[in-house]
Amino acid sequence: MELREPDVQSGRNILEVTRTLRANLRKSDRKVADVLLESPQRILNATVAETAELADVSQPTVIRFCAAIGCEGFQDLKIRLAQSLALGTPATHSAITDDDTPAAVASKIFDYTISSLDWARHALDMEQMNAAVALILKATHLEFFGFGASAIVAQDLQQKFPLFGIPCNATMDSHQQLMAASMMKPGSVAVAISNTGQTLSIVELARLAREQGAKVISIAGSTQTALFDYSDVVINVETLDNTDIFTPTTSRIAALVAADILSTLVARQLGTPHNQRLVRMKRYLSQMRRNEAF
Amino acid sequence: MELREPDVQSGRNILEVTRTLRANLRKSDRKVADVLLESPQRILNATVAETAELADVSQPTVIRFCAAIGCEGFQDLKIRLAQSLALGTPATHSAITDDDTPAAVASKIFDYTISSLDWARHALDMEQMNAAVALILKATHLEFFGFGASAIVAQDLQQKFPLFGIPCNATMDSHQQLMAASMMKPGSVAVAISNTGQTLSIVELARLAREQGAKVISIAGSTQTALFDYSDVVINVETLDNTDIFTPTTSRIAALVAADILSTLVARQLGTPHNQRLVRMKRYLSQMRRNEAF
DNA sequence: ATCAATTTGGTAATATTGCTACATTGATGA
DNA sequence: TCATCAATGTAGCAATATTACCAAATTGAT
Repeated sequence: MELREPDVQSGRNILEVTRTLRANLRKSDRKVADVLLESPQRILNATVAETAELADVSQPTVIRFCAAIGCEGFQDLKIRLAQSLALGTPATHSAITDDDTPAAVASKIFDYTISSLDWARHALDMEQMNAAVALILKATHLEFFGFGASAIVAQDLQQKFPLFGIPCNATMDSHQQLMAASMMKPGSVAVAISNTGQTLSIVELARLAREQGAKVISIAGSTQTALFDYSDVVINVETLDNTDIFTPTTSRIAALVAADILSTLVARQLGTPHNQRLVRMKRYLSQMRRNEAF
Repeated sequence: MELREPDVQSGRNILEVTRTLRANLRKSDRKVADVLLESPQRILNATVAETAELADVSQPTVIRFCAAIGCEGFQDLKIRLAQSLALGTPATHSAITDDDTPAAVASKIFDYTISSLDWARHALDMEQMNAAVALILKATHLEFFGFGASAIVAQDLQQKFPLFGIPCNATMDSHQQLMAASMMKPGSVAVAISNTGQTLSIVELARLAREQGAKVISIAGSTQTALFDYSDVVINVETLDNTDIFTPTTSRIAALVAADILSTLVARQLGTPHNQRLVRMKRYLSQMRRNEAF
């Protein structure tokens, strides 16, 4: 699968790797590791000599450290470090503290969201995604289920899929959801969204839909969930979870991206005539935006 | 403002910068630029000599090229390039084509979303954000307005702010919105969300809210919008816009991140007692998830 | 406790790489 | 057509990274 190139996957995030290996490093190498973890940005603009001085070790030690954490040399380290930093300081480093300035908080939230998306990208299983597209293309009607943050994702999907001419629906009222699920039939497809995959009502809706002969696609944060048993396809949207109170809910954002991918793939399969309709629809919507009053 | 360090702001995304400047470059420099744009990954692992050979120019030309696009030297170029590549191939390079595999489509959508968030991060004006926090802290009641994709952002905010004990509301029905806006009064704060900032109904709601003496915070994709005239604070959530039909709507995702930042900053200001309540609330919600049936 | 054996870390030499000064060529305009 | 200036290459230099080698420290077995 193209998304899982070894070079991207293996040597991911020097800072994480360093943190992991730190304990088994030589004493002097550890000094270098500490400087790296402490002020990566500084190393990025430093030479071997400067780094050696910062860590209070000799220059060759710095080189040996590079080898120890699996880099080709100092240059290679810098390049990998640059890439790691671009994705934002990894989540473990970016806990929001009380004395962060508002700008720092903003920066950390962006970092966290971006790393989280990067994580989700690598965890995404394209086979399941393709299977979901296939199911949707054959569907006579779609139903989106989600609570809380996942309700937002359901609503987002509900805004997209009518554009493809596929009849669909998303209700937030749990009684109406229950009715909708029990009225499903072979040919219908239910999309159940739940980050935990444990939300009882959602599992119940999936079970019900399936009992009626409908297919179930679930979008969840893990494949090992209660929802799994009642799903034909599971789109896995893994995110970095963090128990910190201040941590934003990145799962909904990753799920929205998954929704983008799903809808884009469906749109492509529907081919050109449909896409032209889509263009017209987009144009119409933007006109409406300008003219519409009450 | 920490988020706008010149070195980060100015030389962002080498590939984009190179593409923009390409036309005004010296002939030989352009050769280097073309190699860079063509196979950036290759340059990343190359020396000056190798790059010179690839571009069929002399080594000093490569160095001069670095200076021409605003880099300190070749090393600096490589580091910036590494960062640019880590954020995914920039949007302009990642137009989704008909013969992309599904995996490639997924990859491009992730890339596009991540670059877009990175863009939004640098465009975010923290002074306005802080002003918004100040307004919200003094508010007696909040009202969130948004249509279409922005309705999702409104709903997201509506899920968060009650946790802070601030009475708030978000309706999607335009008549109820109209009523809500006209019932606002001094002390109320309206949050108007619109990517274009031109959506007539939203502008109208903002005007109305303000007429009643309420403060208006707008979340928009640009500061130069019709909404601006009726806003006390404008949170600018710029995204890379792209007219391609397949392009996902990243504006809503960026707006959600802005919402995360806003709510986190408010939570911090409210201080510890409130945060404890927040923890209790989170715990309660996750319990409900497990036990809740119909 | 003592002596190999092995690991670790520093010094100094070397190779590589990036950069600058200067010369040459090509282009532009009076 | 010549003078002037910009553009590009050649050659040498400076910096930077890397390797070879040796000394010190650590470990383990007798």
